[in-house]
Amino acid sequence: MSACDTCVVRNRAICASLDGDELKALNAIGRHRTLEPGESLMWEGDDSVLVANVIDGVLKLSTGTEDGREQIVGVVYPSDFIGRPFGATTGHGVTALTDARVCVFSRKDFDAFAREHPALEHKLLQRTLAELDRTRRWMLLLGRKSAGEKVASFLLEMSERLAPPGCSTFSEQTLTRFSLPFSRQQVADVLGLTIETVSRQFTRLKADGLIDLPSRREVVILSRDGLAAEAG
Amino acid sequence: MSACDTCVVRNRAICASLDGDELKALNAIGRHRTLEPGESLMWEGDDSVLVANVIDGVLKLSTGTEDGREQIVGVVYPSDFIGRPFGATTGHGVTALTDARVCVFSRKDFDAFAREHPALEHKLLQRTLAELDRTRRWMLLLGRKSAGEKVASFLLEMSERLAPPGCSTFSEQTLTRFSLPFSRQQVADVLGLTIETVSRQFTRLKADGLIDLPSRREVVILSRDGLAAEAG
DNA sequence: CGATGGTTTGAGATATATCAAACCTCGTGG
DNA sequence: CCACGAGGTTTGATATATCTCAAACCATCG
Repeated sequence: MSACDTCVVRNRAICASLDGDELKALNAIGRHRTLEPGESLMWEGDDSVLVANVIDGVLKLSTGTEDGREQIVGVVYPSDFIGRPFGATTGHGVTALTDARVCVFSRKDFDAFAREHPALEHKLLQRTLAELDRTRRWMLLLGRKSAGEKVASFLLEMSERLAPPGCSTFSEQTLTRFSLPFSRQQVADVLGLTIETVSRQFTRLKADGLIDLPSRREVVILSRDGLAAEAG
Repeated sequence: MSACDTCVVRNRAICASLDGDELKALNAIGRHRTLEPGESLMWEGDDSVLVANVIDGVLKLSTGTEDGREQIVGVVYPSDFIGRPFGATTGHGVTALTDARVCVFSRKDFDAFAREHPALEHKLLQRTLAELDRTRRWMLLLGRKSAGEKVASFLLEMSERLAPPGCSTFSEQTLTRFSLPFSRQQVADVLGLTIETVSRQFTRLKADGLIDLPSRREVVILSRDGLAAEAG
């Protein structure tokens, strides 16, 4: 019995496109790895040697400038795919925000396997297209939204993305209370702001009664409509 | 003889993955369309009914907020792919910046065709992955760079992307003189700035001797190194 | 308890936006 | 041919959102 049989993301990750034998073959070229918060799986500019599936935890994808400015360009959750198949280098670092478990493959092995399994490539294509859509929507936020709009948008997105995988395909799950996997600085790096500006917006939204902040990482959404209005 | 046989982007677009018969089949479900500057092929939020290949010209992909702020989230050139296959809606509008020719397919027809031709899907996957990389790099610019850095980065990118397709696979072609397919307002919409700020940065770069501006749309790069330094 | 790292709050500086006017360029029609 | 108008662009003066620098604050952990 292969490790995949007990995998919790088995039916949501790109592996869902494979049957029993194929899964066994994929399992043979992959291995598990755990990461602690702050630990990196790859760095910006690295040769693309690894790809992976997220089993559990939240990881950030980030790039930076020479002089140390950082921008988080993506956030991945369980069942998401990591890394750059069919490419020479990695455009961004990948770092765990929480304790995380991933299923790692040599990029070359994965490439070869994928080329022989069109259904897998199709799943990967779907995922990549969806990620591109999401990324482009984020560009509107980065380029054109005010600090207040950015933070409100961010909290709404979090309440959706952190929701446990919906049983129903339709009803979009959203959370009213959740624990941020980001420090204030990391929120700033997602939104293209400074930590101070993020902090001020949090306290303003709290003062306005739209959210509550029981602890540093905890967020309670008191008025989803109000937040949506702030999100622009 | 199908129209594809004489297509100038035949060997660079995703069609390059197809043999003669396949190409004929694809040709049967596609049709040509020309667009004038400012004309749109699809709008943000539309049902995803079309996909297309760019044959000639430059088009922008853009989203906006309720209150009219706009962000250009991508720019496509000859041989690039347009639209959202395998998805219900279009996340952004597509509008011609120059006179343009595109090869249009019904999304459903294309989806069906693609699913039967893994090599085509593979090409599409490669393209989508590359576009995602590029988009993420742009996020660093939007979130963390100053106006001066943004404009310098933009001009360097233009000098690469507007270069005619390199004969050699290696030597990265770049142009020293080119004509921008963007108005000042559109440059602002790419960079997340106002038109006035863009204009001021152009004149500053000119005053600093890094570029020359023979006419409104024309740009000459006098010091690529200097620009690269400004780009951060 | 006191040290430490992250967070909040405050006061001031500054890059960019905003508002407004002048300036080109180019096509049109008198 | 020139005057005119219209769009786009540049330049100027001012406002303001966000950044920067600095201090106070607060949980957590030894």
